[in-house]
Amino acid sequence: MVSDEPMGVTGLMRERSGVTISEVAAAAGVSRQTVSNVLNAPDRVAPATAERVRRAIDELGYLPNRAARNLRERTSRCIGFKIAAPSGLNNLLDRFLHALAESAGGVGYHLLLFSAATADEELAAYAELTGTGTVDGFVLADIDTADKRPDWCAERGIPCVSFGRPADPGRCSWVDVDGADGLAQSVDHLVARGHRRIAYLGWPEGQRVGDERRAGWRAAMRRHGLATEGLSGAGAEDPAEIAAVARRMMEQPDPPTAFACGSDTFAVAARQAIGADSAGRPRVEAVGYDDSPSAALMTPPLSSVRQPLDKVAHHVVDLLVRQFREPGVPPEGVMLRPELVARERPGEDPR
Amino acid sequence: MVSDEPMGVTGLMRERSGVTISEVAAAAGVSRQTVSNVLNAPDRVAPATAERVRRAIDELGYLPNRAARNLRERTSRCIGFKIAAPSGLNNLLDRFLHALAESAGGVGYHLLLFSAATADEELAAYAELTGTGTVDGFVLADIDTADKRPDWCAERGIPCVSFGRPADPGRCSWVDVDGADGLAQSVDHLVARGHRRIAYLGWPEGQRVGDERRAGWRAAMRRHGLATEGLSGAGAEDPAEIAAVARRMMEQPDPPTAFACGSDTFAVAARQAIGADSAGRPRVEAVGYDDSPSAALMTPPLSSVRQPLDKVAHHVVDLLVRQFREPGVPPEGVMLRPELVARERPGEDPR
DNA sequence: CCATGCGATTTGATCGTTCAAACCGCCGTG
DNA sequence: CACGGCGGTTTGAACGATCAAATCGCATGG
Repeated sequence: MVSDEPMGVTGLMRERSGVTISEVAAAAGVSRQTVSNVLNAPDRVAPATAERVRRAIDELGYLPNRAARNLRERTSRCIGFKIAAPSGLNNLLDRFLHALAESAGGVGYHLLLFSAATADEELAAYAELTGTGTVDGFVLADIDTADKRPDWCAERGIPCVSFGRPADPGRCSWVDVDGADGLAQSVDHLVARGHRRIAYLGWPEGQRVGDERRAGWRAAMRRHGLATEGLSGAGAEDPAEIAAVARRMMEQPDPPTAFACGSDTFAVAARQAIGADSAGRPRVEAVGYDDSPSAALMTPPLSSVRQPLDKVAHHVVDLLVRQFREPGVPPEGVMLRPELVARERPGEDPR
Repeated sequence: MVSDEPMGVTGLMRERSGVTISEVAAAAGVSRQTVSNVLNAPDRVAPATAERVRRAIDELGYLPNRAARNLRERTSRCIGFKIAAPSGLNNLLDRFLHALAESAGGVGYHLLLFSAATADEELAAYAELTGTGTVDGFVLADIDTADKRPDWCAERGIPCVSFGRPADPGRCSWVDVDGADGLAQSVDHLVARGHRRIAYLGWPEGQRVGDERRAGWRAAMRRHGLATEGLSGAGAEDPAEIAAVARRMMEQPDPPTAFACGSDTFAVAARQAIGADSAGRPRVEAVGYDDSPSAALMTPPLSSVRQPLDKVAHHVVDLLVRQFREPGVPPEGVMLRPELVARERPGEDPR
């Protein structure tokens, strides 16, 4: 802030921060290629030379220029990810992004984030990012039944892996978390705590994710020899609706004593709709899904099914990198188990 | 040249997906440079020629190769961001990242995400990313008082903008949200609803963010001519502690009727600690901070101070790009106002 | 003794773009 | 008519790395 720059014609000075491979080579008294070999194919270089080169690299603080490498290798070492506008109670996106960045970094890749307002805009972005060589492939999230993206990528030979099964699991690699298993764990947990009348609360039928969780609940109930009639929540989109559904259920002759829910939002809504006894304890027990940060903070804390996002991310990156290495490998799918995080106090009475 | 071709295994076939500028030039019957000019300096090209070239570009689906451009221009058009492990109730990170990606995209940049386990590892990552030319600069978040990053970048001339004021605001550009203003709004809101005894609940003194919010509460109380003795919560780190603080306050002779809180987590904890009346309504009113997704879903919903993250992101990107364009511009700071999201039912009785 | 082979290193070409300078008509002016 | 100026366009040279092929030194074997 001392002086205003001379009005001379300095123009845009090119920053000369980068040390090039040739400078290292000169300093070590070898050729560019030898330096390159030290970094990329150490076995081709005599140990003594390699050591000398490494010293020069350290002294000069050489770091290979990414753009030059990318240009030559026709690769970007970047994975594209469209970040959606945040919605919902949970922080799955946070957790997933962090895990992805970590996994990607572990194998020498970075995550490139971009946004898109509409589905078409998103595809346009995919086209541009691959066309310009800005990314090598994509991670797809929030896959829904009629999602165009997996096919779109498959048709163009663009590497991609989706978190969540695509409509045609044979065309695009995917990693998913078994929602049926998650709800089975919820049911098992509630049964172990003495419940027999366990209802399911979730979205209306017709969407893969929700249907799977509902099916998981039903199968687990059957396995325990428990009845499900009148206990499969009609389905609702928002907390207000689900609250109404829960209240209606409680008016049955033999009402549920617990709710296995398709999401934390629903679990919270149900708890609040049914209310608490004089001691302030909820009149029904509920288990949520996705383990949102608020689940642990509630009173009493909410048990919830947690998705292993770090494992998901690991497999996603692995499957993607495999496609980078050998284009055209057949798609693969990986199904992972979620894990119930139980939060009830050990000796606490259910209900 | 008697080269016996290694028939058979071709090895890793380089994907020939990219159309080059020369191919476009050939198709349009001009030279490379003219095509380049059409894209980068249209005024240097005769209208008729430009049109012909544009047609060729469209027909061939030409997209300029990013690596080549980056190499030549010594730029990456990427902004680096270290994504931290998720923590806390709010989804600030989600919202911020989305806003950042959107703002960056608007000016031709992308967001490059990476992770780092420790502070040192983070600096090492910064060094590598700039040294290799992978990013042009950084956005810093979660700035704390003793943060080394702003100075570290400043010393090396690495462009960066921090969300949150750095220790020395003269060395590094920043964008921040006025927490004092936020708490003043909380107080104003509670006063308008009839409260006089309004307490502050927040972190222990000594951290900039928390101190600022506390100061904002105190100033606003004074402005309204209200007493603050015994109402400045001792400070706590977690919900359990804050609950204890809140309960102790309620045992005073003239207890608070409302809490202006430094975070949603504290507001929720305070509400629960104090409990509800027979109708299920909280005995005290509380206003939170950061407008976490769960705030709207609670019963009754929680009013909360919301940070204008889209504006923050916009300014962050703007300040950063300005540094890219002319290196060495003096640091600038931008302070933004948050906005209280009031959620009480209009005619509802306070307390 | 020369051909052969092999490990270690160097040289030349290339990736696709942009910058800087040269080039080429063409017009107006002295 | 020569010359300078000026849009419009082309040519040559980077940018910094890697790949492929050539080269060099040296040991080995017929």
